[in-house]
Amino acid sequence: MSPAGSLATRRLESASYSSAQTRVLQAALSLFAEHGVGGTSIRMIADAIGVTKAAIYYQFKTKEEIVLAAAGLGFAKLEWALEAAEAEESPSRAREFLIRQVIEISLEQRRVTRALQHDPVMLRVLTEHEPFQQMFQRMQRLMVGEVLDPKMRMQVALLSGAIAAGTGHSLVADLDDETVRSALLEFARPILARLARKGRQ
Amino acid sequence: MSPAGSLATRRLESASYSSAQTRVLQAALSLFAEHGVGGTSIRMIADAIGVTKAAIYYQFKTKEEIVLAAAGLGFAKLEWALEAAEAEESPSRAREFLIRQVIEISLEQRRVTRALQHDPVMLRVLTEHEPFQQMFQRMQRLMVGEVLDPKMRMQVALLSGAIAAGTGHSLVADLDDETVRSALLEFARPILARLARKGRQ
DNA sequence: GTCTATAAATGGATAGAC
DNA sequence: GTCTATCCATTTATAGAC
Repeated sequence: MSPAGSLATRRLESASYSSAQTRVLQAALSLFAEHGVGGTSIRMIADAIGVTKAAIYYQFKTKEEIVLAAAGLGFAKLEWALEAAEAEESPSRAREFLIRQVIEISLEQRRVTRALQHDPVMLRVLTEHEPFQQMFQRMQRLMVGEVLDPKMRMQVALLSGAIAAGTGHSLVADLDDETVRSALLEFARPILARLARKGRQ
Repeated sequence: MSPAGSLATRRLESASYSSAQTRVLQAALSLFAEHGVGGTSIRMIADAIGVTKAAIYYQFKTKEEIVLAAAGLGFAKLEWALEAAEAEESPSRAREFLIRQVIEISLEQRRVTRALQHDPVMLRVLTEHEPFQQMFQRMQRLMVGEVLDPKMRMQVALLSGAIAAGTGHSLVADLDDETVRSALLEFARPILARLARKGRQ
């Protein structure tokens, strides 16, 4: 039986792949980062790892499944960080932990993060797939909670954009991780403090 | 003679298009924003304005030319703002003017800006085409000048990302322009001040 | 300026041999 | 698990009629 059958129902966090599948996903992530999801064909993935299209279709039933699984690989650490954050005792500590982890993960996979975050095809696939939607909602709830204050939401959006730009912008591509990390943490601190004050009201 | 012939040599700032060409570009920009450049075909553009593919090819020789011209439309205001900023008397005033204009332009075309900024195909085309490269270099020179201080470049990168997120993030999609504008200006102020201090050293 | 028709290439996807 | 061969839809792009 083909291994492709069981993929659709797997939970995001419990996904595990054979070495052949992992090779496909690694190549896919790299090509997605360079050409975008729409600009990457099965043929390109196959060529990158030295097999034929049919060999790819043995591992994954459709291209959409590859996109989904590649996103899962990219977001796996993020989900782990989210769960660890939710286990923290206070909302304030949870937010700080999550932000620190997001910065670390963004630094680890600068190139890939950038591609996954903004690609239109990737965004469409993510919004259509529940596990990802639930993850984003959990992150959002953890960060802004029930605080609907527009200014607070704006601050969190700015923080999110700053992390993406700080790790991905060409202007700072040559900076070492430590410089980027400390600048981002410094940037995040007052926003986290403001969120904490809001929460106590 | 086909109007497509003269397009390749046009300068970014002097580009002017017939009404038929403008219809194509407006439709293209909208579709690029929704499906990405790679996910938008000539056929989709043709359908959107109610003509056939061949009619599109009469206006533009290749798809790349459409991408390039659409980017030119999207960045035309930005280039105007850059030139006006360069005409300011002091670097400090120039930076402030440019940032204000960038915020206004991003607010005006929230959807389009987001697509043009992050699409991998668009990025590749932009980096391969000199006029755009020159524009980005001029913007960069105006913002960070010869200040190679990593921390300053980092601040400018954060500012750039924050503007993109502040106008495009789904978390703040419902906020009115004035709320977004004031939050972004407030965010930009200390960074501009720091750049001004650096410049005087 | 816009159409039909079509060429040539490439895309996703499947069947069946090994 | 991987291959060849193939199908069918869609793509970019061109030729030529109206």
